[in-house]
Amino acid sequence: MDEQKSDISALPSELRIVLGRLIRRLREQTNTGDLSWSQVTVLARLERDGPATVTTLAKAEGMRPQSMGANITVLEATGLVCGSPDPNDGRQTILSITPVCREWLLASRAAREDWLLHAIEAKLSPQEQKDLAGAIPLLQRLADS
Amino acid sequence: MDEQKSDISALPSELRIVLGRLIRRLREQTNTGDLSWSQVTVLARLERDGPATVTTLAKAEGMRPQSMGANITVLEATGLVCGSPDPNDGRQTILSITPVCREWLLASRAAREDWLLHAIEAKLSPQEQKDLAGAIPLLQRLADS
DNA sequence: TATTGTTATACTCTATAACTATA
DNA sequence: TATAGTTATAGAGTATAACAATA
Repeated sequence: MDEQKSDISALPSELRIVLGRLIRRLREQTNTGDLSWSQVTVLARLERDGPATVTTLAKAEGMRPQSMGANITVLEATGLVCGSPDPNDGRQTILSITPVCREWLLASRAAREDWLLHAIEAKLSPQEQKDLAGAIPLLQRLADS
Repeated sequence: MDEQKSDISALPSELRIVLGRLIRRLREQTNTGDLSWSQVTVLARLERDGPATVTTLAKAEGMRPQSMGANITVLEATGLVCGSPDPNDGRQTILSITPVCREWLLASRAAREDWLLHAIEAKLSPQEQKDLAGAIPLLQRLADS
């Protein structure tokens, strides 16, 4: 087996199709709360990588600073993110997640409220979970290219 | 190595982040033409699975028939998709890609105009391409759950 | 002058609801 | 009555452009 040398021509189509489905599914599932999928993603990044500015976040997510700014505004209004001025550069605002947010993230994970986490556990074997984790860097490289 | 038993808690965040980036990248790259990403995806599916109705396509993509209908309208106007009435059921319209479209798909692939195809070839080793292909069914199962 | 961030506006994609036509 | 498809409207997400404040 494994004699297929390059189905590569089919790969983009398959990937596009499954990404589309997955995206709609994620949007559908995340929107039940008061936060959008993008906003949840920003929180995850802030938790993982620590405080950052709007521009830095926008670059990291591959979107325009204005778009990121809109998301941040919502998160600040909800009290999940707070910004403090950079003492060295008055133009910049350092954004970080609030203790309330950190607590909320932990609690919702413990309660298995995260649809995606739940799906990964329920539908994928431990080995498949590992395979999926291994594919993430590949997707990252595609997104960066 | 491989002693990590369950980074699963980090997996959803990582996946969300990379999907977000990849989606924006894809949208950015596909929009240069006259077709949107969703529309390209529908063409790929019609090419792969053959003719289908709006409702079938909508279910397959995980979106509402109305949303799919809007996409189909554009594709019909562009002459890439044509619909013929089902002889057995006058309510249904069987959609299929036109010869022009099939030619166009082949030509653009031959010309390596597909950004995603190009990225996969340029940024991933043959083994990594295989790994990515192996991860697609896993993503499909997540999207279906 | 260059950069951070904001505001205003428009476009794309999808969803909900109401309607027509066929089974 | 149920199903296939259309039309109209609304909402979320992001992009572009123009602006204010700071470096």
